[in-house]
Amino acid sequence: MFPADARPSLTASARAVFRRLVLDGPSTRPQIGPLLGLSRPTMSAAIAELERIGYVDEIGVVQGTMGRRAVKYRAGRGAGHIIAVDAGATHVRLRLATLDRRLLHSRVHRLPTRQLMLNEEISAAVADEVAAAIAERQDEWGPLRVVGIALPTRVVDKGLDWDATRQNVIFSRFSPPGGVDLVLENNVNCAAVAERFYGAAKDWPTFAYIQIGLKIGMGLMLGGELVRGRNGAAGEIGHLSFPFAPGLLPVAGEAERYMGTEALIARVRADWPADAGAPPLDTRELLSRAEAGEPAALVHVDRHATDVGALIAACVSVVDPGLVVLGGGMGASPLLLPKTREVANRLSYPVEVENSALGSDATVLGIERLAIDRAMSFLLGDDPITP
Amino acid sequence: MFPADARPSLTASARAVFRRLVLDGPSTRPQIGPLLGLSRPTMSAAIAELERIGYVDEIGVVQGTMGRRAVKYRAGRGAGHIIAVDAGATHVRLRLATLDRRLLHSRVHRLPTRQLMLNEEISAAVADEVAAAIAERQDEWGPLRVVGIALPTRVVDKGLDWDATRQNVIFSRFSPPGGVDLVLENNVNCAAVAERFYGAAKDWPTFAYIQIGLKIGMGLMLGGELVRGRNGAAGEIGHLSFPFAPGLLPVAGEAERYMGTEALIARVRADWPADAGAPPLDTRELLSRAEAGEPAALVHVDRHATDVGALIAACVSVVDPGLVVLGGGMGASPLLLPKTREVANRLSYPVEVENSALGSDATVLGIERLAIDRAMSFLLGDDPITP
DNA sequence: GCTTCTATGTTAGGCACATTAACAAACAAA
DNA sequence: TTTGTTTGTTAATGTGCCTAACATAGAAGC
Repeated sequence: MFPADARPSLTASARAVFRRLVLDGPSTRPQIGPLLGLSRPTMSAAIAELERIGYVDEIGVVQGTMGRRAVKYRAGRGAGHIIAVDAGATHVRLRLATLDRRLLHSRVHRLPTRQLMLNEEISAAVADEVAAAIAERQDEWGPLRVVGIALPTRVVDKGLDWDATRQNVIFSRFSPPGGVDLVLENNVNCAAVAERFYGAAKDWPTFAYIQIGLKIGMGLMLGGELVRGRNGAAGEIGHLSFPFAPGLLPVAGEAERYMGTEALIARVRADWPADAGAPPLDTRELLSRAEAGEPAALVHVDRHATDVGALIAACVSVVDPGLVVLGGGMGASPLLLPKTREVANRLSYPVEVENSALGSDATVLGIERLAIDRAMSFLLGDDPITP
Repeated sequence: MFPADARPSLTASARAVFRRLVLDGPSTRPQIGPLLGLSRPTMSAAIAELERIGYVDEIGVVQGTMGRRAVKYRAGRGAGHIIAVDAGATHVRLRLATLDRRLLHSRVHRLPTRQLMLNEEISAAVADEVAAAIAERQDEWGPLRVVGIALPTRVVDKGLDWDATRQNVIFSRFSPPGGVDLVLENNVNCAAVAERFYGAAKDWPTFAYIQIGLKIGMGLMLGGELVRGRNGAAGEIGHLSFPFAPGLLPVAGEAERYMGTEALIARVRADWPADAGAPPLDTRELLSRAEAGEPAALVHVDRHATDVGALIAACVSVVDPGLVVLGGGMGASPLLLPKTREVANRLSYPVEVENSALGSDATVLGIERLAIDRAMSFLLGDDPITP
C-alpha cells in the first residue's frame, strides 16, 4: 500500500476513529463520534482521511427507528491482516484475521507426539502452517502486517540473556516472511492477554493468570499492561525455588517439578490405597474420578488444591492482583476452586479465584490480540519503525 | 490564590514548561525550549501565562560565554508548597518544601519509645509536627497544597478492606488541615520512590526495594509506576506464608516472623558458641562484630544473607525486576551483599543487588516526591478535583 | 401525496495553539 | 566602534478542532 518509511501522517481524531473501528468492529459515525467526543464535521474529516488511504471501507447502511440512515464502516482492506500462531507442545494453532478480528483462515495442527520443549519439530510445523496460510492469500485481505508467535519459552529482547532462553529455536526451521513485523511472546502471557480481553478477566485491568498443568507459569497484567520483567522472567513461578523453609536447602525450579502434573500423578500413584482399584493414569482420569465422587481421588485433588492455594498466596503477597484466573490441565478444573480459594485467602489478602473461560484457545487469541496491537501501532506510526 | 474549582486552564506547552521547572529546578527558556521541542515564541507565551497566575517567578539572569544573557525562572510563589511526613516507629520526620524541592523547614522528632505499630502516640507526634510546621508559615511560601504522610501500614482506597488495615489510626490525634489535599502511602513504597528518583535506582524504571529489618517489606516499581495492588498489599512479602514445603503446614505472615531482626537475634543468641564471648544484643552489634571479623558473627550474617537471597529469588521469579535495592536495618549492610547476590542469582534469574543509597531519609524523600506529584497534578488540573 | 419530525451529513466561519521568518535587544570579543 | 552570538518579540501562517446553520434522506402523520 505504501512503503514502511512513508506511512501517512494522520490527525489525532482519525487515529482515534481507526482505533475504535479496530477494537469495536464495524460502526457508524454517530456511534463513534459521541464515544470519542468528536463533532460531526470532525468525524467527516477523519473518515474521509482514513478512506482515502484505504484504512477504512464503507460496508453498508443501517436504519434506526427514524431519520436518515447511517453509513457503516469497518477497518479497510489497506489496513491489512495478521497471522497469529500458538506454537504449543501438542498442537500448533493458527489464526489469520483482519485487524478487527474477522477470521479469514484458521488451522489446528496436531503434532504427532508431545514435545517437551520448543524444538525443530515445532519450528517445522510453524513454518508449514504459516506458509500454507500465506498461500491462501486473497487480494481483499490487503497486506500481511504482522506475524505473532506464542512460544513456550521465556521471551527476551535481543542483547540481554537471549542465549539463555530457547526462543531462537523457533527460527531453526521457520523464517519470518520479509517485510513483515514479527511479534514473539510467551504463551502464558498470551493466555493472560486473552483472558483479559475476552475471558474471565474482562474489565479487570489488574489480575494474574496462573497455569497449572504439566508446567507452572503465570501471566501478570497490571493496570492493563503485561508485566514482562527485565529478563522476560516475570511470572516464571514454576522456577520458584522450593522448598522454602528453615534448615531446608532450596532448589531452583523445584516448584514446577513438585507442582507439575507429572510429579502429582507420581505422588497419586505412590499413595493410592490398595482397595481403591487401579490408580489413575493421568490428570484427566484423576479429575473425572474425583468428579464421580471417588474418595481416594478427591483426597488428592484436595491436596493439590491446597498446594495451588499456597502458590497463589505467594503471588498475592508479592503483587496483590485481586483476581487470579486458573488455567492449564489441572487449573481449568472447577473441582480445585473451593479449596484453592479458601487456602489462598487464608494465607494472604483478598483474591478472587476463577477458572479460565477460554480453555485451549486462550493462547492463540492472546497472540492474535498482541499482533493486532502491533499492526495498529505500526499503521498509526506511534512506534519505532524497526525495533 | 484561587478556589479549587476554578483552577486556570493552561495550554499544553505551559503545563509542560511548569512540569520541567518543578522537576529540574530553576531554568532558563533556552534550556527548557529545546528540551521540550518548543519554539521561542511558544516559550514566551507559556512563561507569560505561568507568570501571570503566579506559577512561575523570575529569579535572575545567567550569562553564557557569549551573547545576550537569559532570564532564569523557577516554580513561583503561587505554586505553593507541600509538607511530607514519615510517621515511623522510632522517629517522625518532616520536610516542608516548595514543589521544586527547596527545603523551607524540616524536623526529626524522636519518639520516646519504639512503637510496634501505627498508634495514637505516632498520630499525636504527627499532629504536633504538622501544626508546628504550619505555624512557621511565611508569605513567600505561597499556599500549602498537599500534606503527604508515609505510614507503616498497608494503604488502601476507602471502600475496599479499609478496616482491615490500621491506616485510619493516623487520624486518631491528627486532623489534616482543611482545603489541603492529603496523600497517604506505605512507607516502604515511599522508600522505593526515593531510591528511584534520588538513590540506587536512578535510571531504573523497573526495580524492587526490599526492606530487611524489624519488618520485611517490598516496594515495587514497574515501568516507573509504583505497584500497589488491589488491596494495597503488593510487596507485603513479610506476609508470605512460610514454610512452603511438601508436608509442612504454611502459616500466614510467618516469613516476617522468621526473617525479621527479632527472630534473627533470638536464633543468634540461642546458637552462640560458649567460647565466643557474650552474644550480640542487637543487629547493629551483630553487624559490627561481623565486620571486625568475629567468626561466630560472620556465620550468622552469612546464614541470614542466604535467607535474604532466597527471599529475593522468590520475588524475582514472580516479577523479575532486574534490580533489587536492599534497605532496612539489616538490608542496608554491605556485609550481606556477596552471599545474597550469589544465592539470589543461583536460585532465579539475573538480578543486580545493591544497598540503599539514602538510608533513613529514604521514606521522607519518597513521600515528598509523591506529595509534589500530587500538587503538580492538582495545579495542572489533570486529576479528579476531590477523590 | 403532502407535510412534519428526526437523524445524518456538509458547509462556513472562527478560535486555540502551535509554527516559521524576520526583526530587535543585549551581551562578549575583536 | 564594530562584529558575531544569543535571547527575546512581532507578524504572518497553518492545523485541527469547534459551533452554527444548512442540506439530505428517511419514517410517521394527516
